[in-house]
Amino acid sequence: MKFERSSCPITNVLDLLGDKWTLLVIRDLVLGKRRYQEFLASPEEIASNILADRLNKLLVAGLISRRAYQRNPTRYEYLLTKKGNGLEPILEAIVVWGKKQFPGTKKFPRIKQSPGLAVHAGARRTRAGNSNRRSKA
Amino acid sequence: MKFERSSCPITNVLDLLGDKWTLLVIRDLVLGKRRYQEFLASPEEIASNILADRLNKLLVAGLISRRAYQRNPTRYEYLLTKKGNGLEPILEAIVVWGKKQFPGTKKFPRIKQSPGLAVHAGARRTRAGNSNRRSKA
DNA sequence: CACCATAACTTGCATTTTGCAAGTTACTAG
DNA sequence: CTAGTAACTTGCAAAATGCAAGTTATGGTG
Repeated sequence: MKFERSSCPITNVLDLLGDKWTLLVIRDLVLGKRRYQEFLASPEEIASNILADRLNKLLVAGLISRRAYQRNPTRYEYLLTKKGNGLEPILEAIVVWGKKQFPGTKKFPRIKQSPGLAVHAGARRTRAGNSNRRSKA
Repeated sequence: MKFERSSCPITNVLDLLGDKWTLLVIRDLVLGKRRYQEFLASPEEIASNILADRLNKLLVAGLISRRAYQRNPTRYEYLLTKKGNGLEPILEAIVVWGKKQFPGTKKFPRIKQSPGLAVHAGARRTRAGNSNRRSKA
């Protein structure tokens, strides 16, 4: 067994999740988000290159899986694997401590699957007029 | 309530602990380490400037406290506050998941308080011959 | 058919954070 | 007077992050 920094389980978990973004992506997945734009839409405003990087690392680590939900062009959505789902107790412990230490914070609600995200039916697009580009409002 | 990134408790915890080192310092404290050199001696080999930075941030956040254990020159040791101790369930959850995902890792044992670390008695110094400087063994 | 919009990324820097090695301070022991 | 020790600090290089914009491959609208 060769480990990056030490044989401490905490250390090895930190080598995987020890930054300001990875666990937020996991949180979003637990909440029911699946798609790139949904992750980008979270209030913390992750940069798209960071998101791509983290999704990749999580894929490689086997915490999430990817599947095409559409062909031409192929579009992917992401789901937690069983392994990734095992992180929930950690998130729960963080929420418990976090809510106590940061009064006013509140666990985010699970996502209501939006009509546009139908899993099998033909997704009808609304002719919404807002651009891809984020405004620093 | 104004939060740095969002009102999510997880996000705010990550703003405090979301890096590769802070939780390791907490781990060391939970294990019974108190002094600068003890933290430096951990197998992950934290750099001394990073350690100083993290101890400061944890002090400011109220997760640890500092007290002089010697005068002339004044030397400090660090202890978890009640608030900091509340992190144990998070560490525990991480250890549980980590041990499962990284076979071969093992929770580190609590430190046996070394004779040189007497809390009240006059600490006698052994004339040890090893330098401060770390060798890349 | 010519545009515009959308989704999932990628690319090119600028800024920030880490990491490494060495230096500083203030003593005590010999 | 010299060496050693503990707790930091400093200077600079390297890596990670953040921002804005670009790319690819469609489908819808007029």
